[in-house]
Amino acid sequence: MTEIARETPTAMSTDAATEPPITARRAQTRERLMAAARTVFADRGVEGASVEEICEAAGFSRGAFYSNFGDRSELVLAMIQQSSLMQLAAAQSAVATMMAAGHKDADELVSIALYALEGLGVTRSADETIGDRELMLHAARHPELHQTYLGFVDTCLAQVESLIIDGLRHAGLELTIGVRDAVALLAGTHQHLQTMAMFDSRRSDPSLLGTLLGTITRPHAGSRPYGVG
Amino acid sequence: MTEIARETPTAMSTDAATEPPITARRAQTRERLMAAARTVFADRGVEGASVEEICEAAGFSRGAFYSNFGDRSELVLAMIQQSSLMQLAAAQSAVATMMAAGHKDADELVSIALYALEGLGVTRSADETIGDRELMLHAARHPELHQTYLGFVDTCLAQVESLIIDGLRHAGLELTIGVRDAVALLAGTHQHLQTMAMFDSRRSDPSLLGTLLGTITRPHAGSRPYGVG
DNA sequence: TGTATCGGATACAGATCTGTATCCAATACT
DNA sequence: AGTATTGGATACAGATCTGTATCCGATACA
Repeated sequence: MTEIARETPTAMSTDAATEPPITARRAQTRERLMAAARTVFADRGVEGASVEEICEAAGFSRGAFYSNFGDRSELVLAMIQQSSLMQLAAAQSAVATMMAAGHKDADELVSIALYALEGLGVTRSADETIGDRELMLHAARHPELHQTYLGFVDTCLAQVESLIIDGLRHAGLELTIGVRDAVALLAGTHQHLQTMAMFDSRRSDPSLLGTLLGTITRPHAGSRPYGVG
Repeated sequence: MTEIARETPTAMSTDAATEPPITARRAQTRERLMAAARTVFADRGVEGASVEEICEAAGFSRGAFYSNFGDRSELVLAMIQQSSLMQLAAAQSAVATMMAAGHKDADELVSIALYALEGLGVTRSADETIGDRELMLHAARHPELHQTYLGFVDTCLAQVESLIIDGLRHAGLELTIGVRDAVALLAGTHQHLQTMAMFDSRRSDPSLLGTLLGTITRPHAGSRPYGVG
């Protein structure tokens, strides 16, 4: 009796579901679910958030969720991959803007660094920072996600690196340490600032990035430093 | 029928349970439960770990758990408070050892910094780091824990600060930036190194701390630097 | 305009999980 | 030795949560 109904609807989609045809509407639903998940994860933690909560926040039913993602871990994976693309795009547009404007002084350098660092799992508001870190920690707990997450990190670090190089040249400065080390120090410093900000925004002073940049740079020999060249 | 049994056992303990008398045995049980929780949290996340799992890992039943903690959040609170004490003790003993041995060169400085930084939610193995960060993030998600966690952080930062001050004097060096900034940079750098280590230990090079120290210190004017004074 | 397909909603079964209410054994006190 | 008390184990009821199987409305194609 029940077998009669099992004719085509799911059977067909199962055939195609190996590589689901993501139409525009489907993509939009996925988008909304992922956006809602970020919020809910920040509130409840990745493992503490129920699929129900995520769907409710997105204005969908669980049916919609399971029609778009196999399970929670598939959602998380998609979110990490999405992060990589999003942050990359954000960083690139930020650079483009700053480069085009031809900023050159130290304060702008800090801004550049800040923009560049946005991608490193540490972003704007405290809630977003928490959400990002939930994702990071979830990835850390699951070895199968290590490579994917490192790919994301590398994307961001490379972005920071090229930003620093270009930014310093524009500012007429050069590094006194290796660029890789510089990137790591900037990333760590930003991470620490964001950590503090999660608990008390007043305890996070971005000028620390300026202090750091001051200690690891010097006027570029022969180029056009502030008033020397 | 069932009411007959409800005579005294819990009734008495309820009276006293307002301020439970923590005997030695009780303390040991709490200890084991907290230790087990650290492991389980690292695996499953604070919200993802069931009380059952924690108890099983500790070799107890859920009855033992609820006899010692009101609920999961009470356990987490106790763990954070415990962290503060543990890390403080660890750092102090580390300092005592190093100071007593009279270490003075740059490499030892790095070691000092490392020891001092152990407390900042970023510790030895990758699993412990993950567990510590789970705790941190849980605290970040719960405003009622913010002050408690900041107390822990301040304890650690103050510890690092005095270690740095003493360590540098012993090494005949002085800071080129404020000590608070120096502490923040060291903390952030360590945090970044531990982040990398969570995903791939080969990508975490502690010598970065030495590089950082090198850029923010110089031989102490007039004191006894390496070969100058 | 009619039909096929797709996207999301609903219903349901099984599996956990939490917190409480009892219960029993070992320790401590006398 | 005998009793009081404490610490931990067991049993249970209610509440979720997950994943699947089915169903329905809307869009697209003809």
